[in-house]
Amino acid sequence: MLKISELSAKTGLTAHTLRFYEKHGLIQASTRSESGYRYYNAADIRRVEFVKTARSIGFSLEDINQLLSIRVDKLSHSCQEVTEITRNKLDEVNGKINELQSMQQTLQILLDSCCGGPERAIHCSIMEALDKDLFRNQDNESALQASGKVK
Amino acid sequence: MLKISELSAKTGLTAHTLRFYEKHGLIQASTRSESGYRYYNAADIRRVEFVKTARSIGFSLEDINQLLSIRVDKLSHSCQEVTEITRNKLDEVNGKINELQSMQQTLQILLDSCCGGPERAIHCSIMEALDKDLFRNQDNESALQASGKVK
DNA sequence: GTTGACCTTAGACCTAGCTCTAAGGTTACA
DNA sequence: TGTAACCTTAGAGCTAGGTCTAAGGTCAAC
Repeated sequence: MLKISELSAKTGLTAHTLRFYEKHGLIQASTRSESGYRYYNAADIRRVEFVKTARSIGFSLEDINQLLSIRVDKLSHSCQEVTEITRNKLDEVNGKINELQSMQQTLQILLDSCCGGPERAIHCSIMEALDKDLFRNQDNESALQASGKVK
Repeated sequence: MLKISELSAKTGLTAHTLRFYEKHGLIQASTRSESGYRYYNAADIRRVEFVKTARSIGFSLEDINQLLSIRVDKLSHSCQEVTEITRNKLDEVNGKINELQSMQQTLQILLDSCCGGPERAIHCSIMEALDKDLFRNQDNESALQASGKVK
């Protein structure tokens, strides 16, 4: 049985975070001392590790709550349910990647268009691009190319 | 000269957002009526459009504040400064993409490992993977492969 | 002159996931 | 017995970028 600081040392999660997870229904200390101290048994610890692992993969606390309710009663739940949570998360991640890759492309085009030197910014092509609102639609690349700023 | 609701209609930003940007020093209505109503002239509007464009690329409000201070006095600033802001943003975006791609890979491996069917989750390989803490290190793929759950 | 649409401000609220503080009780050790 | 290190709770604070509300003032049309 571990006290909260010991569990903290073992998992790398702070005591604050462990209490926070408890408040949100993710974990629990199955035993409390008379004075109210939390004591975590082996099963409690495994549950905390599960949460930590799921968190490190990127699952939200809400996702993890769902996964945990499957975990405690696997007979009543199917692989389908588990993969659905996982697929939703993957879709979300893919969506974010797409957004970021769009930003990435735009930023790269901007960088390629600018000399980046000590010249005064009076004709800086990045500033011009931002000013000319070349990004009104999704067709950033062709708009920038049309502006003659890309080699 | 546009009133705030007109500028809102023109830009697609809400009046709330325009006031919020003003509070954060990004924009301004250069004229106020006696009763305090904001009136935006052509230069004000261009500045708002600049902010909107930069925002749509993913620049933070703080980034935009820096870009704006260059914009109002281009003679005192260099292309180097502009590209530095842009490159920092690109680095940040690349970092996020890397993180997300790591999640993406892990999630994909999990999905590939599970039947995803109506079977009871009692031997669900996703649940097992989360329980076995196969993600302690960055070497997710080989750990999962070693677990025999990947074809 | 009254209605309704618009405008003003300060400030609260929202998300998500912590992170920290205050005020006080417990425990272990010297 | 003292003290330092631990523990408890409730609740505030943080980030970033809005989003909304309340309470009240203004304006144009009928």
